[in-house]
Amino acid sequence: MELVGRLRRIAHSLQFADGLNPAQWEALRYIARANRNSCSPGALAEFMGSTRGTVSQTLKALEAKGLVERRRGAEDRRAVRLTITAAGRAMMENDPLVAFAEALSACSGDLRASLEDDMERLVHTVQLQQGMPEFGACSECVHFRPELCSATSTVGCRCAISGDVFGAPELDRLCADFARTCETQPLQRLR
Amino acid sequence: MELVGRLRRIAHSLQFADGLNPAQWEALRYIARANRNSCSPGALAEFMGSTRGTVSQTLKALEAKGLVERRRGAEDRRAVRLTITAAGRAMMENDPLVAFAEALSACSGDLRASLEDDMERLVHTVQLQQGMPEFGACSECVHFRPELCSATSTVGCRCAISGDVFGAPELDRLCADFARTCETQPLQRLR
DNA sequence: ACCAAAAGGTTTCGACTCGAAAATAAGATG
DNA sequence: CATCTTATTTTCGAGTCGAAACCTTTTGGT
Repeated sequence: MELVGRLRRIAHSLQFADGLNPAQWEALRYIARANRNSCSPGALAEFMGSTRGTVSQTLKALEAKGLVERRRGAEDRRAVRLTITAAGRAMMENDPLVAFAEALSACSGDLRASLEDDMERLVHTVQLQQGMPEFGACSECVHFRPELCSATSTVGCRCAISGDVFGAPELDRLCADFARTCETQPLQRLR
Repeated sequence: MELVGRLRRIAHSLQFADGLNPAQWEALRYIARANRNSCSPGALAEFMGSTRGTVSQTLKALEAKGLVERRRGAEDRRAVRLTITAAGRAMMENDPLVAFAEALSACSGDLRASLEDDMERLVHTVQLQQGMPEFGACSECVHFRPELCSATSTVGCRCAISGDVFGAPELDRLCADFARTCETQPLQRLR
């Protein structure tokens, strides 16, 4: 499947846009998509299959450009909480990988409908096979316990691992504690 | 489509196997798949979206490992002809990207059948949109002129650009002069 | 023939990236 | 309080890549 190599290189070269590099674009995307428990340098390093040291430099660059903020955690002062700034969201408007989304939208309707799901399944299979972490959202997570929510609360649901309650906007975000329902789950919290 | 970024990074990290790097794996794959007119550093640079200088270093590394050979062309002594060695072919037996092929074969039959074609179409669309060269094989190439072959020859067919006759084993190989039938074709030979 | 320009490759150099290891700092444990 | 673990950053060195300069061969004009 040399096609994957080709796709990789195209995506790589596309991501040298607007003064950012591929690692910075990916970090920016992650920070925009992760829930509040997963917006940390450590989680990002795991997501990117990199090291904390490397990620630290990526974040330093993004912070210098004013695209993300690093704030020390209030409860645990070792932790760093990452947030994307308004400028960062503006930058994501011209994410160079939308070229792929546009190419996809130019395809026929049924292709567009299936290709994304199929590719996602493929990537997941490889990730599992390689022992990589998954990073999904609550709805498919084994730790997600809607029954632990108070019936009166219409907007929040509890995560069995972190104990946190996620509001509606965060239920769709990526979580570092994610474990797919039918898969082997990590022995303990990662973060 | 952050999925593409994810796929890119996985493919990237997988390709640090057996002492090679991603560029070296990709070059090796190309040299194994290109026809004799396209086995040159310049064509490889174009294929990889890189520069001749960078490719030269990649080739130096591959040659030092004994995986490819560089020979000066007999007719045009500026040219360099690249060939993969037996050791190179052996190395390709454990191409790290077969992880994707294996993941694909684990999928359901109809998915397996369609996904590869769909992805290929997606990549082609992006390549066109970005003005990247295509690199296909004779069967879909506008320069391919089976009618120019002598009727008695059962194995060779002529290319209208290079004037060369490709035998059966080379008809399926990648060509730097490729132009898809219905697309804008390059104004002149590239190589 | 001759000179200039172009084409194919290689080398050099500098910027940048990334990972390993050490350093810092804050919780957790006992 | 001593120690261990966790979270992050810094430092350092290896390696990659692109731009520019360079070499050689071919082509083209006169």
